[in-house]
Amino acid sequence: MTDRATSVDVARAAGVSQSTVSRALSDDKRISEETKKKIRKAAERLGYTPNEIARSLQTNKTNMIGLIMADIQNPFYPTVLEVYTQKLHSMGKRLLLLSVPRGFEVDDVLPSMLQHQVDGLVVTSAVVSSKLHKILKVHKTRTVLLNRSVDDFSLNSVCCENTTASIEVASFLVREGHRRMALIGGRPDTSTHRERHQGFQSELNRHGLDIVDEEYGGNTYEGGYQAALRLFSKDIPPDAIFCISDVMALGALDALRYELKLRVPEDVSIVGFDDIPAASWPSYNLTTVRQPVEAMVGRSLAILFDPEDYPPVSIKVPGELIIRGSVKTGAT
Amino acid sequence: MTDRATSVDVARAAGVSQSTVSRALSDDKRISEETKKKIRKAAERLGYTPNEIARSLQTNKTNMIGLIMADIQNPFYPTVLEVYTQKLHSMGKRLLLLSVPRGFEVDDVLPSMLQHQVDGLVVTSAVVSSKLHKILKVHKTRTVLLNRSVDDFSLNSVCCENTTASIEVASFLVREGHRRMALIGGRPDTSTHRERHQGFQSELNRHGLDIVDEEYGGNTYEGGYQAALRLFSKDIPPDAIFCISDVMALGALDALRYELKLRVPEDVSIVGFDDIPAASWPSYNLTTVRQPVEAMVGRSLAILFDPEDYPPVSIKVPGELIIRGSVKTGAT
DNA sequence: TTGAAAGCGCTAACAT
DNA sequence: ATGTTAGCGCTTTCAA
Repeated sequence: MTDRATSVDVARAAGVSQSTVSRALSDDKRISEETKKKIRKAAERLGYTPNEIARSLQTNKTNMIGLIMADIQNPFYPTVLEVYTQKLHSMGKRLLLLSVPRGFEVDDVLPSMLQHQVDGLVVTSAVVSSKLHKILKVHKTRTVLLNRSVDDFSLNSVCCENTTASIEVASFLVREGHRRMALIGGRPDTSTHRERHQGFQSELNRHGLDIVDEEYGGNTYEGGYQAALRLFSKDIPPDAIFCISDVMALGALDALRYELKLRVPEDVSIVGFDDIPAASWPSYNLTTVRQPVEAMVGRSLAILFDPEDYPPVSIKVPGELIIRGSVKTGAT
Repeated sequence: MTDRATSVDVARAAGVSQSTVSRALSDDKRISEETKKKIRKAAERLGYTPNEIARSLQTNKTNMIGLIMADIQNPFYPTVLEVYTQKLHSMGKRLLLLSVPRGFEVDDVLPSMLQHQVDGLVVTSAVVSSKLHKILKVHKTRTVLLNRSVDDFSLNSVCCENTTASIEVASFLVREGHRRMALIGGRPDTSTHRERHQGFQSELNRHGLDIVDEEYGGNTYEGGYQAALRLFSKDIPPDAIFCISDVMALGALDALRYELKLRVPEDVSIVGFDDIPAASWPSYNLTTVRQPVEAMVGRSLAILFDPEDYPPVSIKVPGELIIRGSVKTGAT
C-alpha cells in the first residue's frame, strides 16, 4: 500500500483536470454525467477519499464541533453525548470531545480545541470563569453553554427551566404533606444549582416554609451518599430531600436505606433531577424532573448553525416532573 | 473583531519573516532568545494561535485519534471515554468521537472519520464485519479494537482476558456449591461473548457440569431484565446466572427481586462482568469481574503511537474477580 | 541566525 | 463543460 490517493491521482487516472475531479465529486451541475461517471470509477478504483483537512483549510470550515464536558461520569451525560454525535453525524459533522480532568478547569483545555478550528463549541456542566469568558471573546468561535447560563447574557445558553421545575417539586412536596425540606446541592458556584435552589426555596417561602438544611454532594453518587448522612447527623432530620441531580439522589437513597436503615418514602421522601436511566429502575424508582435532552441538544445546535446572527440568547426548555415512588403521598 | 490572526500577521508585527515566527513558536534552537521574545510578545498581543488545520496539512498529522463507540449507553463506557480523553490530552492529542446509531453498523460511520485524517483509530464494542475489514485495509490508518478481537489476528486488539476470567467465575460458582448455571449473553456475534461463554462452559465441563440455559440481553438493562424473566419461565430454574455484562446483571437482579420476588443471593446467585460504578452500590452489591480500563486504554494507545512497526497484535489484560454479595457462599 | 520559496490537497474565481 | 491558476496557513528545505 503506497500513499493515499489524492484528487490529482484521480485526475490523472481519469484523464481530466484536478478541478474537474473536485467538481465531479461534489456533484457540480456543470460536469457532464459521462465525465462524472468516469471520474467516480477512477476514484473508486484508487480508493480515493477527499482529504477533509485540505478542504477545511480552503473553506475555513472543519465540519467539527467541539464539546467540552466537565462531568462525564454523571450518568446524565452519555445520553447527551449520544444525541450530539448522532444529530451531528446526520448533519455531516463530527464531534471533537474534550473532558475536563479533575482538578482542571475548562480554560485549561479550551485552547487546544480552538486550535483545531472547530466550527462551533458546546460547553457543558462547567463553571464559567472570567478567563473562559475572555478566551471565548477573543476567538470568534460560536459557543453555547449547555446546562449552564451566565447572568449577563453574554454567552448563548440552553438550559432546562430549572426554576419552574424546582417550584413544581416544592409545590408537590408541600401538597403531599412534607414540612421539613432539605436540599442536596451540587456545586454552589453553578447556575444550575442557583436556579434550582432559588426556585425550590421561593415556592417553600410562598407556603410559609423554608429549606431547613442544605449540603453539597458534587454531583456524584458518593457525594450524595455522604451528604445524606450529614443531613441526618443533626438534631431534627428532614422529612424530604430535594437532590439537584439524580446521581446524588441515588447515593442519598442508598445511604438512608442501607446505612441508616430508614425507609423511602415512608420515613423520608426523595426527589431528584435529570431522569437518568437508573431513576426508573425498581431498585430506586425515583421521583424526579426529566430534562428534555433531545430538545436541549437540538436547540443548542440550532444556535450554532442557524444562519441568523443571533445575539446571545438564553433558552429555557421546560422539564417534566416524573412521579414515581420515592415520595410519600396522601399525608396531610 | 476582525479575522483571526495568522503567523503572517505576527511576522509583520514583529518585523521578521513568517518562517521565523513558525520557528520561534516551536522553540527552534536556532532563533535567538531576543527574537523569540519579540515574537512571543507580538503573538500574544494579536491573540495568535497556530492553525492546527494548516499544520496538519503540511505535516500529514492531525493529532486527532478517532473513537468509534457502538454502545455508549452501557455504563461501562463513560469511564473508557474519560480515560481516553485524558490520556490523549496529556499527549497533546484530541479525540474525534463517533457513536454508531442503533440500526447502523460501524462501516456506515467509518468513512467520515477517515476523511478527517485521524492519526489512529479505536473501535470499541462493535461487530467487526468483513466490509469494515476491507475499509481498514485500504486506508492505512492504524487501528485497534478495544474489547473486541478477530480470530485471524488481522487487526490489533486489546481485550480483557475474557476466557481466564470466565473460568474463574465458573470455578468460583462451583466451589460455592452451585450446580445449575445459566448464562445471559450480550450478542452472540461478538468475540467478547464467545470468549466469556467458552471459558465459562469449559470450566463447568471440567467439573462435569454444563450451562443449563442461555438467553441474550443485548447488553442493556432492559435486555437483562427480560432475559432473566425468560430464564425463570421454564421448568427448572437455574441457581446461578452469569451475566456477560454488568448492566444486564443489574436488570436481571431487579427482575428477580421485584418481579419474581426472589432473593439474591439466597434463591439465585448473580455474577456480572465489567465492574461499573453501580455494581458496588449497596442496592446491587454485585459480584463481578473488573475490567482494567486504565491498562486497556493505555495499551491500545501504545499500539497506535509506538514507533515499532507492530504486526497486528492481540493483547489480553487480566481481569479481577471482585467478590461482593450477589453470590451465595458456604453451601456445599 | 534569519529569509525566501515551495508545497501539503483541496476549492473557487477566472479563463476558455 | 472543462482547464488554469491562485491561494488557505502552516512547515521545511534551501540560500544567504
